[in-house]
Amino acid sequence: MEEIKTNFEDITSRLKNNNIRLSHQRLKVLEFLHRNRIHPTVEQIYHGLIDEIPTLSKTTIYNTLNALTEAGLVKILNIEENEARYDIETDEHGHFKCKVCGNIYDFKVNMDSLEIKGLDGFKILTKDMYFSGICAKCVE
Amino acid sequence: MEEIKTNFEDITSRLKNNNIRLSHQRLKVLEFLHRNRIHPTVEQIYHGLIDEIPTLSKTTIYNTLNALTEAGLVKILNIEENEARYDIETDEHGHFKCKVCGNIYDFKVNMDSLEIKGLDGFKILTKDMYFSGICAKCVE
DNA sequence: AATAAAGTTGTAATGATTACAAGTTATAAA
DNA sequence: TTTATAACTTGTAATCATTACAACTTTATT
Ligand SMILES: [Mn+2]
Ligand SMILES: [Mn+2]
Ligand SMILES: [Zn+2]
Ligand SMILES: [Zn+2]
Repeated sequence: MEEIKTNFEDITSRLKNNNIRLSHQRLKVLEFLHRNRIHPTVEQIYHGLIDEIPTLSKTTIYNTLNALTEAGLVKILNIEENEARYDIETDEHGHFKCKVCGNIYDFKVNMDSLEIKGLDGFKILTKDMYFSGICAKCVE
Repeated sequence: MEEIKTNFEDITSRLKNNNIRLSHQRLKVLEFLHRNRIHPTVEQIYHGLIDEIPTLSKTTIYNTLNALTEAGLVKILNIEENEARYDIETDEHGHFKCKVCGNIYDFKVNMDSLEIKGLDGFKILTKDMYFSGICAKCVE
């Protein structure tokens, strides 16, 4: 809640630039993403909010997430084969999926440190890094 | 064709280890992947082979690709949101998707050069790197 | 040749996402 | 404050990649 208030002007101004209104449903989706740093699926967001907003539709969640993504407030993760996940943290970082517990972890990465060859003349706009394996808890 | 013959013993032995027979259809799928280094979709493989094998079924292509993936001969790319792509090159390398022409390019990457923080105690098994932007041809 | 295991194929089912249309809400002008 | 308009929400239907399944065919082994 604090964080949302802190960045509130930032969020609203960015939304206004894209002609996007901060509706009740959208605010709740944003809040959910802020409070649940688990890179949730649409299904998880839906079940997390349906008690608070009994009329909520999954279509609204999809619309919201697409709008927020276009506004640059949310990032879509395609780390799963069949289902998208959503990240409120838009700063550059990597993702690790544990094959055992299924959790998706963030990790810090210095992209500039990466030695690559074969992209001379290419204009790189996005960099996504998906690791998988076994997390520290599940390794034990 | 040369490459397939060159690695033939390697392929067959790896398949035998997994109790996978190298059927006519599977050989053709492998050949297609060797000759068309475009990280094709199932749809592209299907259309590329249907004239040669008029009875070919998409289910067979899915089965084949899943079997080859389990045997370690093929890698699945989840660089697209909605459709999987398949790569005959299993050595570690990165992928770049051009937003203009849609082509997917390989690039060399030294994963060991990457500075990461936050995965202490994690057992990393796979590393995927997906870039997007505009390729050199489309930049002009 | 007989048997069993593996492979192929067509069809149906699954499931995430999008399309669409009707009704609702918020914004801004009058 | 009313009014007009654009944006938003919602339920339902459509789309489309992938998988499940069952019948049939091929291959390997005895
Ligand atoms: Mn993240
Ligand atoms: Mn590749
Ligand atoms: Zn784990
Ligand atoms: Zn291009």
